[in-house]
Amino acid sequence: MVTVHDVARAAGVSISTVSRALASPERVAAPTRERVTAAARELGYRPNRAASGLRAGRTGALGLVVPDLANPYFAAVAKGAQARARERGLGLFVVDTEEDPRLEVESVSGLAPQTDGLVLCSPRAVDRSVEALGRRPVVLVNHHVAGLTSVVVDHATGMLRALEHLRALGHRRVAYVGGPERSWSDARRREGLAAAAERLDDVEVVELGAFRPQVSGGRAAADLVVATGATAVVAFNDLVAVGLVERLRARGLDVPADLSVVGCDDAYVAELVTPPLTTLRSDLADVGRVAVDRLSALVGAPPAAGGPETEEARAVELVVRSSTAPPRSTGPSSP
Amino acid sequence: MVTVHDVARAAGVSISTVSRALASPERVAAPTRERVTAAARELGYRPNRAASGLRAGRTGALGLVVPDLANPYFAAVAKGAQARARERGLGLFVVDTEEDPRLEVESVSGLAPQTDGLVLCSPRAVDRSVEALGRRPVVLVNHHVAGLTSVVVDHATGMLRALEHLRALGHRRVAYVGGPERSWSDARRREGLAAAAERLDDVEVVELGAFRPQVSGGRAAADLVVATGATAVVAFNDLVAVGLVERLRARGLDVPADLSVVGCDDAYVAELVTPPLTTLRSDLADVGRVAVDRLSALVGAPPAAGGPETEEARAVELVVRSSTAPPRSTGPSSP
DNA sequence: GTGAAAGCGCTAACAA
DNA sequence: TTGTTAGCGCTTTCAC
Repeated sequence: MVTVHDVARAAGVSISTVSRALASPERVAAPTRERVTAAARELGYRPNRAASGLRAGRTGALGLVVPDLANPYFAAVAKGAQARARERGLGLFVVDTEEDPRLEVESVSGLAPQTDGLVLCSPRAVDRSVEALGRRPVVLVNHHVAGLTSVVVDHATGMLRALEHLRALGHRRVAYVGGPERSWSDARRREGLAAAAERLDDVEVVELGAFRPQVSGGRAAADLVVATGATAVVAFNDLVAVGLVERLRARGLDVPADLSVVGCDDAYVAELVTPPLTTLRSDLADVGRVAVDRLSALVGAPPAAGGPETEEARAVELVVRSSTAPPRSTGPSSP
Repeated sequence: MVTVHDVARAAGVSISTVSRALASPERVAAPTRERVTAAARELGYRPNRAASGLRAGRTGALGLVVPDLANPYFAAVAKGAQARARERGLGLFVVDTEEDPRLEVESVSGLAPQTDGLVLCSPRAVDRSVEALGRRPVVLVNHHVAGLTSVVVDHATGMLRALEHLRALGHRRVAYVGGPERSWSDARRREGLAAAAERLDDVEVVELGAFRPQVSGGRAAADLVVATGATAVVAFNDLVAVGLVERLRARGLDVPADLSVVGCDDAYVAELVTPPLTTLRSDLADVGRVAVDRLSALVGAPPAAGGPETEEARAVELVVRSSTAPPRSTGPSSP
């Protein structure tokens, strides 16, 4: 391994000059700087982050904690977070907690000392995790805790867009198939739905839930949806929507003729299934990037400095495909 | 942050005793050990890996380099790798190279000094990446370079299983829709197919390719497949299979009645699309786990010690769903 | 503008 | 069995 000493010797300077030339070039005379950078390049010098961090009190690495990497939702967030971390010259430890709150807490406490800060994505045990962090900066994704920075998707507006769309098609009674009991996103969606229903006062929303955020959850919910008499349904995510469609068809109902279905997330399954799903797209990679940006800011200016606990809601876009249509009996212009 | 000094003070011993009590408990008297562990637990002591690594010459972290984290294939590998790394008490840096060879090389050279070794998954620029590694241990996934340890999926046997299945259904002419030009897996599949065709000598294989490993690649390949006169087709992966089905249907052909389709990987889309795909399942999480195991072994016993460059082919399983059936004209028992 | 030297948290000789 | 001490590679005062 090439060290500062090797570079220093090659450039004929001291190790402190090497360090300075590389870290704060303006504090070193131009010709010296040249020699140092040339020597570093030639030798293929790569600063050892562990060592520099040890001294500087920073590790040069961030941590990302997600419940399930195999879930395309979190994979997308991870991808964005990773890209931004790389751009910023930071390493990113990725941890998968397997949806297990205990593993989450354990991971956080193990990761915290090796990093400058963590991004907790859809945490399943926020309180204990935050406690395990010690005083390390943290950014929450799709969750919110007073006093902490968070990056969230604007679920409320998403629900409004979905309802507007369904209303324009002529739907007046819409079911919502909710996600896991303790999901923060689910709670936001329900709020958004209630607010939207109030605003669009001729639309009625029937809330169902809690269902597993999987295809199986959608299958389980389908019959309840039919029983509500709704002509359209909004699902917690695209997988649930797929499960709904599956079971509805098995009962001989057609999507969208008998029932319109709206998914959430625009996971890539959404356009592969039959019919392709109308869904609410959120830019998850962007969420990951923004989370890392916020975290970097916190790391730069320590949290004790009291950064404003920004809550930044990321935009959601309605993507219309073939799973939504006017209800059988009523067209948009024939009330 | 709690350091060895804090623990030492609390336990009334020296810092080296703390270090020893935690690292090699058998070298410390029982009562002392008790006091130390108790103090450590009470204070919430977490060893600083950067520091210990600095001294020991190891970082306690591994790196995983994948072309695209959002691809469920690599996400699954990453999940498995992460799980095993955690079990082994190692951190895992995850890097997404965005399918860009230059980014890959750059990532490897940046990551190598911060880690004890790397897993390179489906590398797009093996040679330069391996060079960038310096002397750091490496494990290749789905690739092979003489002298290096690799973990690969047994594509050849997979192809044999697929062909046996199709042959049993009565198919005699099978097309293969290949993946990217420089894909190592694609080359193995073609070899496997050729060997299987030789063995099952009444089955003929028509190779097509290179196509993008996406839905679009399948769409692009469909018309060529039809032109070959094959009654069944094996696709590079499930996404390609989905694209094939899409385009075939658009042309008025039925799957599986007119053409049977076999995918690869058993990505979770496979069972969501219509018809659900017959596919070759490989346990990607297992691949990730095994890769980390192999890498840990290399890190423990340095590569210079000349570990045997194991090539471990992971089993593939045929999963039969509805996209394969006997050809229209010929049943299995009516030759 | 540059160098010498101290020390980040930890481990591993070496002493005691 | 335990403590003392010398660094790992780097940054950062503090002199010069």
